Amino acid sequence: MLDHNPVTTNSYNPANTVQTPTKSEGKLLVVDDEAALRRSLHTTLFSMGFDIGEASSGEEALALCRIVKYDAVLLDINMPGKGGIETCRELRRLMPRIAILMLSVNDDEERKVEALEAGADDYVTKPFHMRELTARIRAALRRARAVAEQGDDAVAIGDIEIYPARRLVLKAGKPVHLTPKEFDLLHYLMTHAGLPITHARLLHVVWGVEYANQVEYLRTFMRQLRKKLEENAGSPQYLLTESHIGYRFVDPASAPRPTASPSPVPEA
Amino acid sequence: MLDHNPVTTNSYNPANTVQTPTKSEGKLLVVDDEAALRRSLHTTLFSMGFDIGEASSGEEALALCRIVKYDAVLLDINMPGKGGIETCRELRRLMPRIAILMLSVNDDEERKVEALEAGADDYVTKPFHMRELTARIRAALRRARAVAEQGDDAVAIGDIEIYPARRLVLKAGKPVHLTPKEFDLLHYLMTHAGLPITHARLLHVVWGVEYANQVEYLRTFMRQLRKKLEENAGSPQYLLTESHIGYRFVDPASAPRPTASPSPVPEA
DNA sequence: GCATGAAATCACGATTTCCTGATGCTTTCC
DNA sequence: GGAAAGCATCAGGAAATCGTGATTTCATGC
Repeated sequence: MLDHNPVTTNSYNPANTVQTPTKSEGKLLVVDDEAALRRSLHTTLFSMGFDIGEASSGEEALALCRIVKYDAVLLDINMPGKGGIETCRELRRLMPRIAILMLSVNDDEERKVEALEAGADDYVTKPFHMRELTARIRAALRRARAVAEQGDDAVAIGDIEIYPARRLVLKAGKPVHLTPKEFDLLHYLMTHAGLPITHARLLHVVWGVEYANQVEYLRTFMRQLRKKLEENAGSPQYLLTESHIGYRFVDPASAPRPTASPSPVPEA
Repeated sequence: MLDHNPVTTNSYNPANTVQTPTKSEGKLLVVDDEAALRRSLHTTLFSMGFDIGEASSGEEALALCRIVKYDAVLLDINMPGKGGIETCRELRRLMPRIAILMLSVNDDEERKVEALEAGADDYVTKPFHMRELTARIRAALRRARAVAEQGDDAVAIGDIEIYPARRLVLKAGKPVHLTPKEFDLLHYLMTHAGLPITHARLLHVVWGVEYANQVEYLRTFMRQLRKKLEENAGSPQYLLTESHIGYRFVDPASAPRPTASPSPVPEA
């Protein structure tokens, strides 16, 4: 967004702001004893497409995290009661995968290290710019997801499921046999669903650096994948080609079809 | 606590031009050999919430900039001694991040290009409207900050959104298909919204250095972009052409069309 | 050696993207 | 008023990329 306002209690330029489309960017829990700051972060981050929860203390945060599955936690480092560091430590033990970002005032270098040791993923110094914060949040979420992928988490998009650990792929619930290269290709595309992946990158990932311009391999293998996974290989729903760029795996449900999706609208 | 920020991008306040001086919009240096114009700019911009410094020559400006950390410099292009262009060049070398706006008289088309190539972010033609000037200043400041925070993130202006990572562009919420060159062109223009970009720069960025004078490519592609993104390609709202210079992507909400605007100002 | 499945090639028509050149409008300058 | 320069518009063709089907190479286990 073009809006670089620092966090303030007021919101930002309405004219320039467009609500991120339908799907949430992720579930965030804002933990701070100061209600004003919580509120402010809440509205701003919400308007940027995150789902937001609030907690006013470490204890409350931990309790909430046992119930709701958050993707990331913004944790004030300096709170009465169970402090940020200790909360962070316990949270990390509780939820090994969650992204934790600590918030603190500027001149507190030592606790920064402490926080990171306690399992925080990143550290943001107040005062901060909204843009920086969201960038950090996104980066942390991305990393968390990358970890999840690298582990062998299953991904399911539309009626296609992939189970990396077992090298298993299901289409409409029924297993589909894929050769190793086919599998790697699909896996990479699905774990980066929605993003266009360049030819070079796919070749690099699946075949190795030295194959970076064997685009014809991709053609052959994409064709195979489409035959095996698409209803109609001629007009693919999942495995789209990005002309002159590469390929992209999309979720036909969330993909912006030309027709309409609920509410991508500027907010007031 | 959240508001130690040196500068705030102004929140949305179209009508209200006067602001309480508590929080500065940014520190500006006005450089012109004409004292009357300096004075006039000083009072007007100050009343709009900017902190103002003055210099009467290029040499003085450079000296001042070594001491005070300005956010932007308004630089008269035509000054005795070290001229505006040369001052701009040195200033840019000295302070790579600062926003530089050149002031020039109308009939000096060539030097505008020269100025932009020398590192200016924008130029304003005397006599100018105050509203236009502040809009330009804000655009340049916004852009400078965006660079500082180095976001490769989504940008939304008016009802056009661009998501670089996904190579996705939405117009009024609906996806628009762009070819690679079209996309790159739009992306550069939008990430420099409000600022004029020279033909040479656009060609350089999208096609490569060796294409720096194929202005006709730009015509073709700007046309395509307008067809795809403007309500009425004949009288574009976003993708404006800067005759003799290049193109500029503007936010129709924040940039009044040149046609009519209130408050004419100093100097004739 | 042979059958098998995977991977790598090749060729060609179809499609998409990109470039080119012609034409006419507008502004500017003589 | 007329020439010149800059720009928008349009159509069409060159060039790059894609999908497709068929073929060849390679490794493996029988």
